Amino acid sequence: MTSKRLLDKPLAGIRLGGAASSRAGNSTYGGNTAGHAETVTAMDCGVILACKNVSSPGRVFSPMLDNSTLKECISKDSVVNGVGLKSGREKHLDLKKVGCPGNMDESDLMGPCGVLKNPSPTHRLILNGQKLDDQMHFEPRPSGRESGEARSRLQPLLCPDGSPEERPPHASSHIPVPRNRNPSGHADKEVMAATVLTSLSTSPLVLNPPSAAPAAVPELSSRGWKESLSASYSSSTSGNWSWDTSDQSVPSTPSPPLSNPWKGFLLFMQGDDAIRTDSPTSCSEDPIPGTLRERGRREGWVVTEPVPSVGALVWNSMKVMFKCLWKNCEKVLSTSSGIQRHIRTVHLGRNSDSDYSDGEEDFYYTEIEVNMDTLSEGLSSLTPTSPTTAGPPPIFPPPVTSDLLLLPRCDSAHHHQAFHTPLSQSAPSALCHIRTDHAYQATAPVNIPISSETIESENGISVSWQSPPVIFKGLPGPMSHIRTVSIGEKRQLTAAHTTLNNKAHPTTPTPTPKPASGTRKPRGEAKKCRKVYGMEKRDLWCTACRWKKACQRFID
DNA sequence: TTTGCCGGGTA
DNA sequence: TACCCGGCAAA
Repeated sequence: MTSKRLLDKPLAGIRLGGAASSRAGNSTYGGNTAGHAETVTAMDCGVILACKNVSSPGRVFSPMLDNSTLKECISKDSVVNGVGLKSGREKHLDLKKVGCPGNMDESDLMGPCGVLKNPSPTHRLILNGQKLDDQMHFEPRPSGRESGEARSRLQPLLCPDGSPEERPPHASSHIPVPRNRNPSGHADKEVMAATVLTSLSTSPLVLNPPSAAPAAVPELSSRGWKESLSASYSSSTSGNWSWDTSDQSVPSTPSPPLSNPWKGFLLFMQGDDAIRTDSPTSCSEDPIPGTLRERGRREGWVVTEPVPSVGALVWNSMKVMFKCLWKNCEKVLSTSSGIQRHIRTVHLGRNSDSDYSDGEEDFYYTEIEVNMDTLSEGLSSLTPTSPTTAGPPPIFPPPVTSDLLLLPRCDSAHHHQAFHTPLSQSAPSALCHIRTDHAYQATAPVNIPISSETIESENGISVSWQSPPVIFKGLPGPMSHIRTVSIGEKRQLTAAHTTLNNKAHPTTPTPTPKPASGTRKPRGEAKKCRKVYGMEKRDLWCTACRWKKACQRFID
């Protein structure tokens, strides 16, 4: 595993999941229909998932896509990559399926470490100077969730003459990546991982996280941020999100470069062929590691700059430049060696004369394309919620920066929060064993100081615990009866009491979870005092039993 | 029919 | 507040 792959993985999972959920929220797409004019090409470290959609017959796979086409492409691709609203791992599996034509096994799609690399749906692949127009890969997918509208809209795109059979479903080609890539050795992986960690800890991004969105942040990005986060949330709540420790490290793996390649690039494009851009910088990511690009160049293909899956900007440019992503630098050079040398000498403080490169420079520059003709805002109609999202959407923190749209890894805490919230809510909130004799006499609200509710700190770390059984004696108060409650009731009671006790939220009348009037507490299985002691030993009964109240000695 | 216990009354 | 009991509903 290379560190670049580490960087790639989170993007894949988050973006894909988010996109999928977003699309699912519209209930428009659930999968692909066989024969869609859509291409998903995946490859090993090439990490390329290229998609193409054509919005009109006769323009099959035109490399110059208009806005609608771009949107179509993005939206469809999002579905493709996020098939099934599944957990991150499942999504990876789906990705593998999607990205693996018949002659490509998973090892081609997955890196040596099994990490799906950078399946950015918007990466465009240029193979030997030729775009993927003729390398389309049709992946038939269940069309159950696809609306007829979408099908009807897309069908003509497949075959303008209406004969979809002319294109075999798998008539795609994949990027001819050598099957037997020489993966980095294990030691090398560790070294690279350490490099990543080091760069993370020392990255200006980490040291100087963006605190506010620049004023010039386009609305597009802002909206995209919301959608992205919502999408991420939807993914996390779609039912099977598995977020173990290893996964947790994924989205929080920022890339060292600090500048925002998109903003920088936009400014760059707006400028007069300026090589250097001066856009404000913020956290960013480089889903396409430099070494990957290098290999791509060596092997004849080019990975273009990734485009955000949501609110994406897409361009069709061929000119590849290399932009330094070091904070406040953004130097743009035309050659990778030049940019690497620049990084090595200027930022890394290494000997410029030495050609030795440990590859670390790759992290600090990205590839950009110029001569872009089209900028398009994509996925503006995405619905950020997933139909599978059962609970209310989480309250996302205010957008610190619109770059969050592009940089899920930059704000792992937020993601953690988003991911943990539903889980925390679903956790048993109270296992306190409230045992009380004469509890019917207790009239105070049960205000258990040890709340077993999941506490979520500001940094997104969720802490939950279960309080030990306690003997609780009620206090005098307005409430008439205290009785043992089930776990669910305890939880609700806790919430209700919290509401009552929380002066700051007086207006949220949480429905008191007390059973509806008329519904009795189910009779417990345990024997009560009457059964145990019998009528002849009534003096041994608990007071409640003696008073024909709910037994407090043999609580269910 | 027995049992559990809610709701209400009384001292 | 302690005690008592009618009555309902589940077992």
